[in-house]
Amino acid sequence: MPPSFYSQYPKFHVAVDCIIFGFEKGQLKVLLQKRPFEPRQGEWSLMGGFVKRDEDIDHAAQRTLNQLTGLHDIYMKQVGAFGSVNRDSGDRVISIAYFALVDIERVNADLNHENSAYWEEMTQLPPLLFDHKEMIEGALKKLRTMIGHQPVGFSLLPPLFTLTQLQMLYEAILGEKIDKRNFRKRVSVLPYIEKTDQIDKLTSKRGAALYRFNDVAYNLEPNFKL
Amino acid sequence: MPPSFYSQYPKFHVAVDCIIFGFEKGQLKVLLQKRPFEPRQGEWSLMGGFVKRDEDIDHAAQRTLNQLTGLHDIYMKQVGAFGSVNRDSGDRVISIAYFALVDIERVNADLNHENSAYWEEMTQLPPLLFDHKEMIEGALKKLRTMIGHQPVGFSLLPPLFTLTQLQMLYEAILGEKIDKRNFRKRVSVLPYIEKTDQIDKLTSKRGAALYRFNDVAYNLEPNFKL
DNA sequence: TCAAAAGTGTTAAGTTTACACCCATGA
DNA sequence: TCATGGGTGTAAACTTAACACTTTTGA
Repeated sequence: MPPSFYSQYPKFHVAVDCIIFGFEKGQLKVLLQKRPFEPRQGEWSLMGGFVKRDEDIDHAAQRTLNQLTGLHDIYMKQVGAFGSVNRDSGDRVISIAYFALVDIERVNADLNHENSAYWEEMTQLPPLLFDHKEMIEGALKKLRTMIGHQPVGFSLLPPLFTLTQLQMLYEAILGEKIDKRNFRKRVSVLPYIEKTDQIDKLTSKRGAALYRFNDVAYNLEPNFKL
Repeated sequence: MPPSFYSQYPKFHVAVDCIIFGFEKGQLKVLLQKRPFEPRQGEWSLMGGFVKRDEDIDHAAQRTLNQLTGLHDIYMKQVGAFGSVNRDSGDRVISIAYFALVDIERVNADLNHENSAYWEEMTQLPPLLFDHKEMIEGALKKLRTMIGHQPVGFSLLPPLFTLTQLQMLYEAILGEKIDKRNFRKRVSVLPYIEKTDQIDKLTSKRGAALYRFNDVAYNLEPNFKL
């Protein structure tokens, strides 16, 4: 390709940063890393990575998520581009933030340790590098909106879960208490949340029915309203 | 600054593309440009511009909007980053899309002409360059969501407007008919949509009351629910 | 036997929808 | 005088919110 019209314009480092959400013990959590290089090595940050020369930015996000968790083909949603001139004190870097919802039990804990990454509760985040706090806030806001329209929360749960777990998940994401009876009434109407005949005995003496998300049933739903 | 750790990573051209929405004669419109340079000169496209070396990306969006419309300090919302490897046939360019809502009457028509830019109806868009169609779809989706939560539509109208205009605007954005009486009932409850004592005689013989959006009253609203 | 979590219905209030006719005016 | 767009109310259906007690069982 001949030197193009474009070449008179500057170029920039472009990175992705991943907000990886998990859910454990009734708490919404984010996977944070002790930054492994200078500048500001050792500070709490999101896992990030530079976009490669011939790589789609969405792929860069998947690759970065995979490096830290071992997970493949996880749904990631773009939060947006962060491009203030001085956002990164190392050099100018334009960064695209993405968030992912993962089942903590499926994350490779060895990879986490190798990368000095730890699950931190959303309600008590440490001070974070650069604009990473804003990125997390942006991601949470998107997640709240999404969960009001689509059943995305199930990615944060194991395949079988109790209604109490599900309710705690919604409470953690939305940041507010929900009435137990009203919550269960709403769930009971949804054809894609199925009761199994299995019982969870870990969290109560009585035991709680385990449910499963049936995505086939979900996709059969009409996507318009009468 | 010494050559940093970052410098081993590639750099990219980064651009912004602006989806500029307007509203005229009951139609939602976008300002499109005949592309003024190669490759693919002359094709319909969004107005774009490269980010400058020491410029925030949000500023690049404002600057690009201003070049084409003469408008300053318009609220712009980021749609997202578009970064597929081959999205631009000229060279690799990562582009951040932004949308703006403007009052067509306030746009500098001379600047439009100088830049070969024209208002096109959203319902009959021509074929567009690269991924610009996706950008517009993303912007429309964001706009629909926003308008369900905040009174953003007023930026598309002149300072004084009739209820019929307002209703047509909502119908154009949402893509569906709204019942006139129900619409007016909802509007009549809102303290920040004020009836003036002026009458518009342009669109009907009888004349229609002109209303105004009072943003002071809007900002007095509590931002939580009881 | 008792502490801890699971499970279960009803009613009132509020919101949304559907629907049709008269009004004022300029051409 | 009539064609055009402006303006108005009510009832039924549906949705949401508030609320408290009984069940099961392991320690």
